[in-house]
Amino acid sequence: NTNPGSSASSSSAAKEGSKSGGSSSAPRTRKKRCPYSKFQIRELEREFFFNVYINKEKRLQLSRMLNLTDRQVKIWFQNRRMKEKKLSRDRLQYFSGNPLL
Amino acid sequence: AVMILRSRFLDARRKRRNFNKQATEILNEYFYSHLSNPYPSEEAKEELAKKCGITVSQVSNWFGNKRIRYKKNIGKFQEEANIYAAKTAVTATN
DNA sequence: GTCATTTATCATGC
DNA sequence: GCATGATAAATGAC
Repeated sequence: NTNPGSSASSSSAAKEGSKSGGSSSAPRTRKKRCPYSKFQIRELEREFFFNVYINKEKRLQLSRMLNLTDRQVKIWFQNRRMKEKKLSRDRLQYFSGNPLL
Repeated sequence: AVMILRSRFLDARRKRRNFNKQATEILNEYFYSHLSNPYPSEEAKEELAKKCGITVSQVSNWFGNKRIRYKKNIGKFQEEANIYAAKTAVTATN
């Protein structure tokens, strides 16, 4: 992997969009999935513990600290909420039909 | 006791176990008979899950993996595709 | 915002 | 050693 988080100066990836010049119809390559580091996950989880929904202010702060874009942080929280919901469903199904409890 | 069960559940989450042959048969049969649009509806997923003895999430995982791995290397699945194509053809004649 | 999905990665089975 | 199921980033429909 090699972290996205190491060098701060790095030309952080993509400002995706903007195809200024009309011409080339490059479908805009999908950003390659890059797993986040342990440190990044810890900080994201820490904030998620306090607020399942993050506000714009903390989002910008967190994105700077972790060298992620605010879009990445926003999407991480979205995915994390979906994960939490799935965990709840699985737990319910797992413990239902269990003589214990 | 609750904690033990909880931790065991969390740990077992990613412990992979292959599906039995019959379940794989059912899933493949659906996949290759809907090859032009291999996206089962929520109701179809529930029915497949019941018939296979797995969860709806597992059905979704299976189709997600199957779609991309099929697309990524159609040649590798050609033989398998022919098998299930013949199978569905037989059932159609009955 | 949710949510199904695509894609790559992870972890295990064999 | 890959096949296979589950999970983690990233996209898009709505």
